[in-house]
Amino acid sequence: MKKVSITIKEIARQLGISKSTVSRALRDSSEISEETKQKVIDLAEELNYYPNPIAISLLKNRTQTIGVIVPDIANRFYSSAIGGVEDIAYSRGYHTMIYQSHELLERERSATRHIASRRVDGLVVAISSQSENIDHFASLQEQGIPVVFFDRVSDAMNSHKVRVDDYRGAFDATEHLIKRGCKRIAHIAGPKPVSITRFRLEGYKDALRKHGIEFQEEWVLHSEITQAGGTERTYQLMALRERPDAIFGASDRITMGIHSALRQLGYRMPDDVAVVGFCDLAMSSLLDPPVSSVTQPSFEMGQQAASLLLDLIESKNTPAEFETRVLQSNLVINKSSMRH
Amino acid sequence: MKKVSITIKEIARQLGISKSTVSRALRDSSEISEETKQKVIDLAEELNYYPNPIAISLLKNRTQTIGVIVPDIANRFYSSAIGGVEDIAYSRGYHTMIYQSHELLERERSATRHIASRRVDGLVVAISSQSENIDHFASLQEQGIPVVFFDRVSDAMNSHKVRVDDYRGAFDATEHLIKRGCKRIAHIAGPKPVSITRFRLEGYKDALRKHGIEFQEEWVLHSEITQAGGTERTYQLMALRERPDAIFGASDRITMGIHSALRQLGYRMPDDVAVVGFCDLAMSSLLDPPVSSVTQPSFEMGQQAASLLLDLIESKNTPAEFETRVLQSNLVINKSSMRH
DNA sequence: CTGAAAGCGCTTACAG
DNA sequence: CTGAAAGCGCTTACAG
Repeated sequence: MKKVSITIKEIARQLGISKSTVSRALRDSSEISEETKQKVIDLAEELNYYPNPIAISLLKNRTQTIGVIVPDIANRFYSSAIGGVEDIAYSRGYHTMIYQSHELLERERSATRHIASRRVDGLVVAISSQSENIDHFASLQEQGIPVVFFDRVSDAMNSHKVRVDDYRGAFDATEHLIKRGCKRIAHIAGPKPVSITRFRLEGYKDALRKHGIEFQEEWVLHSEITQAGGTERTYQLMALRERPDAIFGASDRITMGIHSALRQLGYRMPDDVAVVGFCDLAMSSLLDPPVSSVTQPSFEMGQQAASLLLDLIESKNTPAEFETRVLQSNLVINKSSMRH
Repeated sequence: MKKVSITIKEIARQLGISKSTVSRALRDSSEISEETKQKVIDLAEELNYYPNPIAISLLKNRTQTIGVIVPDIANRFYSSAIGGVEDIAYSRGYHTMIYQSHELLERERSATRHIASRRVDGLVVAISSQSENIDHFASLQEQGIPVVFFDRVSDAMNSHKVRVDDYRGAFDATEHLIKRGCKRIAHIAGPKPVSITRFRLEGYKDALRKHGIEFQEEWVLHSEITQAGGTERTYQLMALRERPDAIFGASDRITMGIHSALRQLGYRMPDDVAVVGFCDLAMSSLLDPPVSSVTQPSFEMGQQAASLLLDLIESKNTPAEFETRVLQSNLVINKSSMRH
C-alpha cells in the first residue's frame, strides 16, 4: 500500500511561491506579510497539510518522544506509573513509547538500542531485576540521551532518581504487625540485586530492633517477583519448627502468593498468620480477607520522573547535580492484619 | 544536551572514498569489491556506526513500526494481546508503539493523528467502547495506513478482523449454568455499542431458548466495563422480587464486581448464586471462591492480528478480500458454578 | 567497481 | 518581505 501526503512543496507550487516562504508562513514568522501568511494557512488547512515530523527529526535530531521501560506493563504499579509519565509528556508536547523488559537484561538492552537508534529524546526506566550490569543505560547517557530512574534505581549510575521511601514503608508495616501482637514476623523479600529489596529489608530489621525483637536469619527468604515465588517461600516458612505468626511480603505478586498459600494450607488470616504486603489497593481488597498493604504513589512517581526527564532534555547542559526524590508510601490496614 | 553520531559521511572521509560507496558496502551490494567492503565494514564496527533510521524513514516513507491502541494496558487481556503483537512484530523486524484510549473517543483520535503524522506503518486496534464513530480509522486506511481490528471490531469498516467466538463462549457458559440446575440466570452485559456485547447477549439468549427457559427482560443489565459497574448491577439484580440463582458476567472487571457484591451481601457461591464470567485465569483463581470463566486466547489474538497487519503492510496493494478470524474461547469450570 | 548528483520534507542563514 | 541554496543522513539511478 502506498501513502501520499501533502508537502510544503505542493503548497508552494499551487500558490506560485517558494518553499521557504511557505515554511515561514506556517511557523508564523514575523517577516512574512499577513496576506501571504493567510493564503498559505488557508490552503494548508484546505489540503489537510501536516508537517512531516520525520523530516523535522532529521533536521533537529530530536523526536519529541520519550521512552519508558518497565519490567511488565500488566503490573498495576507500572501501568499506573506509565499513566503518570504519559500525563506529563502529553502536556508538554511529547509522545511516549512503552517498552517491556520482562525482567530480562537482553530485552532491556534491545530496547535501549532501539531508543538510541531511533533518536528517542530520553528515557524513564525501572530497571529489570536481572540487570546487575547497567552499562547500556550509561552508554545512552553518554550519547546525550538522558535517563531517569524510578522505582528500581541503581547506585552504579549518576542521574535523577525517583523512588518511594521503601525503608519507611517496610518499617511502618513491620511496626504495625508488632503493635498487633505478632512476635515471629517473617519477610519474603524480592530478588537480592534489586535496590528496593535492600531498603525494605533494612526497614524490617530496624523495626524489629526498635521493639527489642531479635532478628532471625531463617525468617527472611528471597523470592522472584511472582505469585509462584510467594507461594513456595510461604510453604518453606510455615514448615519451620517455629512457625511465623506474621508474614510481610515485599511485592503485590509475592503477597498474592502468600495469601493463596496460607489459605490453601488451612491457616486463618489474621488469627493464625497476619499478612501485610506492598500492594496495589484494587488488588488487595478483592482477596478474602482483604490484605493490609503499603501502597505507593505510582502515578505521581511517573509524573515526577517524566518531568525531571523533560527538564534534562530541554536544558542545554548536564545539570551540576543530579537529584533523588523520595516519595512517601502509605500503610492501609485491612482485615489480614487486624488482630484483636 | 547534544547527541553526536557517526554518519556515513564520516566513514567516507576517513577512508577517502565516497558516501555512495560506503552506503553500498554496508548494504553488501554485489557491485562493490570485497576489499573496499571489508575496509568499510571494519571501520563501521570500530566507530560503532548505526544507520540513522530517521533518514531511512524519510527516504522510504516507512518506519518499521506498528501501532497498537487498546482501551487500557493494565487490563490483562490487553496486555497479553500486546505481548502477542510484540512477539510477531519483533520477529519480523518491526517495533511496536503502544497507545491507550482509556475508552475515550478523543484519546483514540489523538492516537490516530499521531500514527498518521509519525508515519507509523500500520495499526492494530481494539475499539474504545465510547467510539460509535470510527471515521478516524477509515481515514487512516484511506491514507494507506492499514488497520486491523481485534477483540472489539466494527461492522462499519471493511478490514481484517480477529475476534473470539463470543457467541459460542456465552452460549457455553449459559448452558453450563443450566445444566448445573440454575433456572433464573441473569446476565450483566457490557456497553451496548460494543460489538462483543451483542454477540455475547445472543449466545446467552439462544442457550436459554434451546433449553426452554423463557428470556426475561429484567435479567439483562448493561454496565460499564468496571468493577463498580458490576457491583451496582448486582445490587439491582439481587433486589429483584424474583432473585436470579446465577449471574453470567460479560467481562473480568464486571465479574470482579459481581463477586465482591455477592460476598458483601452475604450470598454464598455457588449455592445461593452461581457465577460465571469472561475472565482471565490468573485473576479468577485468586478470588474466593475461584470463578468459573470463559477464557480467551488473548496472546494468540495479538499474534494473528499482527501477522495479518504485517502482510497488509508488506503487500503492494489492498487485498481483494478482507478476512475475519474467529478464535475459540474455552470454558474453565471452578467452584463458583459447581453446584451439586 | 566507484563517484557525483538528485532527492526524501523540512528549516534557516544569506542575499536581495 | 521573498527566494535560492545548503544541509540533516541516507539511497539509488546514471555515468564512467
